[in-house]
Amino acid sequence: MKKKSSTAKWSETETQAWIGLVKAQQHLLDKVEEELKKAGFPQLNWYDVLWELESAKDGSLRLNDIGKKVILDKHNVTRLVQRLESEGLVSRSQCPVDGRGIFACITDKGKKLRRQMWKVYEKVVRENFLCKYNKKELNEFRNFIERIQASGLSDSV
Amino acid sequence: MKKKSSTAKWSETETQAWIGLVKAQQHLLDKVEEELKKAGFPQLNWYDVLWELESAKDGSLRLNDIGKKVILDKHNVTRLVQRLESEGLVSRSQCPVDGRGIFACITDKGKKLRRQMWKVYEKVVRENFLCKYNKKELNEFRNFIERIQASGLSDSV
DNA sequence: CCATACTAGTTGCATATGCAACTATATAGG
DNA sequence: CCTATATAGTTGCATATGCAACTAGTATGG
Repeated sequence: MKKKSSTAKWSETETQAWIGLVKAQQHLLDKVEEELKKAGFPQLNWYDVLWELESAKDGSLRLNDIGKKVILDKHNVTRLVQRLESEGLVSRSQCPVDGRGIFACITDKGKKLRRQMWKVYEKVVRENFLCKYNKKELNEFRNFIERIQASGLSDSV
Repeated sequence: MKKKSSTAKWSETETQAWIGLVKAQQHLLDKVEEELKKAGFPQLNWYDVLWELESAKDGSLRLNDIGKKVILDKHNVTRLVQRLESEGLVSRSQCPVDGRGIFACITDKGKKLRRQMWKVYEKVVRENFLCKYNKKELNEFRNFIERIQASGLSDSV
């Protein structure tokens, strides 16, 4: 019955820091989505998967691992990869050592698309986020952020 | 044909600052969703709408304005508010001055639910985000963030 | 070697979302 | 006052997502 975890516990500053962070990022990502669509490209989560694949060894990952890197449940990974495959952006193959495992491997077409999408993505982030800060600040920023990740939160990355 | 907006343009620091920000927040929000579900509460976007309503004058907003505050297209606002209404969390009423307008007004039940959800929400954010920083840092952080909002991005807030 | 428990991935169903077409009101121009 | 155009909100349809049940392969323990 102690007055714990009640709304009053947070000062304005704290609350604002969090809400500001969420809103700012939502707006930014929203804008990225908008620009991608405008340019005729697919959604951000396609980009995320392609990016994870491209930066992985051999350009391939097991579906399960994709799900961990990107924030998606297995079900959605299965279907997202199906869609990517039907567009020729990735290819699927059995895992030789684990009969259950399926690898998704990014194709040249997939790499090309990712690169094109990145141009759009990068532009939005640069013009609305990066350009507001100098190197030193971005460094500080990154350090800030890393402290969050340092806790058990990032089971991946 | 100049080598502009190519991937190479960003240094590691810059890229990492952005990617870290996105991932950290995704993980955090994901965890909030998880905890809300575990506690038997509805999704975060219900919370967001309830929160906007409760902090608005008279606890009510026009659907259109909700859509601007929360990041949702009109279509979804209509239907989200319908769902909220069917749960008795908000009530709808015609706008007296604009025949097209519909107000959504948070009910006592809605306020109560929001408060309960906030406890869960707050806990996750406090334990995974706020507790990593001191007041001064949070202040800096907020200032950082505000620079993003300062640009045309926040048509609302 | 067989039974049990676990994990990877898939599929079906209910629900949520995005998009486009539609209704009704409001605003602007002749 | 009447037409043209824009805006608020709704609805229908296609698609995407979450959840639970299912299949197939793996690991453990007798």
